[in-house]
Amino acid sequence: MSYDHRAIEAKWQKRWETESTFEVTEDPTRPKFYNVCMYPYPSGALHQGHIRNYTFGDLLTRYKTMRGFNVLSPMGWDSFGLPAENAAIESGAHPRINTESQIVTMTAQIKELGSMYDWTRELASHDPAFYRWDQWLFLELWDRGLAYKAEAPVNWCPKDQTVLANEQVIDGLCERCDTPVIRRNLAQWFFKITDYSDRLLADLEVLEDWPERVRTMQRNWIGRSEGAVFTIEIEGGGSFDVFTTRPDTIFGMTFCVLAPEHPLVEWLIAGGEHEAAVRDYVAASARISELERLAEGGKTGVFTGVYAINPVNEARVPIYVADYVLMGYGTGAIMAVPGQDQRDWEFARIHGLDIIRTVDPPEDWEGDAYLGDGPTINSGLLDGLYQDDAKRRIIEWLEERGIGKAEVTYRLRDWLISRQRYWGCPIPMINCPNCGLVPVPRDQLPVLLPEIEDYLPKGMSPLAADEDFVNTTCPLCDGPARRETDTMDTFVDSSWYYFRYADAHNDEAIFDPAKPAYWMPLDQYIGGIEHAVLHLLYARFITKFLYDIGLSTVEEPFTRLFTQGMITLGGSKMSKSKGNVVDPVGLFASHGADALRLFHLFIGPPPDDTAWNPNGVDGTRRFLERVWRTVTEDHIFADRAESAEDRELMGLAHRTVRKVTEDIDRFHFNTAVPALMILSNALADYVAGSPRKEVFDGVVTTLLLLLSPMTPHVAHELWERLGYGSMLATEPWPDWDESLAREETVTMVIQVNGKVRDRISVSSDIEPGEAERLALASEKARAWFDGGQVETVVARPPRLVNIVVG
RNA sequence: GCCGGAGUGGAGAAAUUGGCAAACUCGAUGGACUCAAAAUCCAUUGUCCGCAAGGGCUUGCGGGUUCGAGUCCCGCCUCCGGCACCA
Repeated sequence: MSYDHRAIEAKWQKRWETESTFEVTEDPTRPKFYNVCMYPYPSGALHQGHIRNYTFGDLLTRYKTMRGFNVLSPMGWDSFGLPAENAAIESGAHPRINTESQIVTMTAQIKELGSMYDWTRELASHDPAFYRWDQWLFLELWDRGLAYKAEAPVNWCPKDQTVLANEQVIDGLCERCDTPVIRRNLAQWFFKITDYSDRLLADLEVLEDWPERVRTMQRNWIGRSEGAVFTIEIEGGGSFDVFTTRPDTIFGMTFCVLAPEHPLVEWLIAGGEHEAAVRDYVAASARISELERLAEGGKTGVFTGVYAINPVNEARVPIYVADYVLMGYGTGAIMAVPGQDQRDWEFARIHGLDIIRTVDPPEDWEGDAYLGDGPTINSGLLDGLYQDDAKRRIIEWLEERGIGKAEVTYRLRDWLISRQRYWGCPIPMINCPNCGLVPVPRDQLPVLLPEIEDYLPKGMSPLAADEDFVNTTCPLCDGPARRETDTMDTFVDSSWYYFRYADAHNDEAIFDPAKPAYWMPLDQYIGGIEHAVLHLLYARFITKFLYDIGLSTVEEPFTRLFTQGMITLGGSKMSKSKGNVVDPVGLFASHGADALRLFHLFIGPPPDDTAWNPNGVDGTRRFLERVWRTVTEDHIFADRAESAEDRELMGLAHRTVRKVTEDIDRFHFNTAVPALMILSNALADYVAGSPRKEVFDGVVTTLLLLLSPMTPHVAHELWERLGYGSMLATEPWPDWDESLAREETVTMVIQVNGKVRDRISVSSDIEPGEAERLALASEKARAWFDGGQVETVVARPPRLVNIVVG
């Protein structure tokens, strides 16, 4: 091999570090560019996904720096969370010891990649200096009623004896042990993200530089539905509210359904003849998993023995309890309209209930419930109206009588942030037998996570067993009290860490608002698609909250989001369990960081999944070898006047600058790399002929400038060897000259009836008339239209002329 | 079921606006150099017919618009991802 990648990579990494090339401060005189790769969980080893992520991020950091931006690119660690605890349970080592040694290992690996960060801003979420401000943020939310504790049905794994986050439930099974998850009512902590539903939805429209599919996923997740709520009276007294998106079908209500967890159920059945049966059903539905519920197929449910009165026509309809109605959505109760709702139709069929159509289906309609539009029937005042008018009319009717009103409902639930786990940020609250829930005073933060011996999950937080931690005094009455023992979801940490980078060492405040006022919002955020909803939605929510309390000047944190594709091998995502992992660290040793980086840029479109090619890094290394040889070998330069060949190579260099610049700006790295290969190959051909020194020098400097964000070590080393004293990383990005980028001659295609029949070389500024004349004069083309009548000639100089023959 | 995204050589892919389909890289085959190998370099490499010159066909399938369609329109098929009893 012609260059020693180990030596030059170590040399330049050290230079960038000792010269603080990528350390920045606020500088109002320059345009800023805030560039963040999602901070990693410190698993202990970089995988190809990290490499891809940081290669893209570093490319932008270096490119934008050369473009004159004040670029902030920080790095940190998402170092709390279940994986650390699981690893600790397996290895016996304390999560903190494990985590911190893995941070050391991964930091070294990231530096080996040559990816440059402002390490002075490094943070780690398990550091008390960081999570102290998680606790502070929690208290800010508490003060405004946006953090609360409530009993709620949660995902419970009976084997692991712990609650699971939604994202830890895969197809109804626990992600760790594949046990079907059941729902249990437990007192849990929530952040009231639902107060922000409308803003989170509306502002998606502003995020034009986000991938459309992420915006769509968030839209679906928030799940806005327009409809109405109205009150239904119970025969014999009492009432309940229902939400519907189809108030126009109210005359078709033939029964009502309450969710099994609905608070009214107990009261309704008390002392009645169906009491035992309903109670059994409610108990059974709490016991079985979501998976079993759906697997049962038919819709189950029981009659309560009680009737409700349809407010529009006084019809007496039975009230059922059924688990196809969910307590967590709408009001937990529905009017059932089997004629226009397929789920209600199925339930009505199984339980022998009436079906009344209130929308006239088309004549050829053969299905069950008819969900489409049509004239309303069997509906008194609504008869003949189509859906939109009928909705409007009935909502007016309900409002006039004070029975109901138009209502918007969201699918989004409040964010459950408490975890019965050890390795997380303690929730800063105290339970006092006299005063109730009392926040820990801010001057007593942080509530430190104690170092304990036994952190195995037992159904309650391991912290609960630590008497020294639990027992405290009430800040209000000084009486004995007990601390909250739950810890926070790690998504709390990641919802604001990018603010902290702006003022990472502040121990007086979460941050000085003036600093993020300069840096925020992120100009670029790069990470995996798996965070499309959770992290990115929580971060948007917390940013809006910080805006509301005056700490943020922006309502949206991430101006431009990029989600990278996965690397696959053998048709599936690289993972240890599939045994198809290609360790990137080994490639640092064998091929070098530059060759690996270049391969990740080259392999395919950055947003798409792409297959790993075992020989691919050989290819990018070979390319760098050729560049190295072309630049470093001695050439015999000719002393002669400028020729067309010189102009052609210089023109190609200008076109390459244009192409690479445009491609980087639109994230098409996979097409920028071939442009550099073409330029480099042309340069190699050029020096094999009769090169002029000025042309060679000009093209080589252009090539190295363009390569420097992609393969920084090789580019810097060659730059230095050519005798340039400056630091390449801070050289200005090259410009191109449109007039020099023009090709002098181009190949013009001559078609006859759309088929290519000849190609001729013409001047690139050829006139349409001249192009047409040359085309008609072409011998080869003539052979195809001689004897026919030329109807039209379509001239698109200088690329193409199409002769249309009858 | 609903909502996204995608289907182009042996593989990864390219083709900013409708204008030479397959750039670039990998792999494969043949050759040069070498005692030999590695490395490097050169050539060929969508497919069919043909000795060749040359020609036909070709971007998942079927239609359409257009002088001209991988690209636009209509209908379908397949794959991937997300959501899924959300009233």
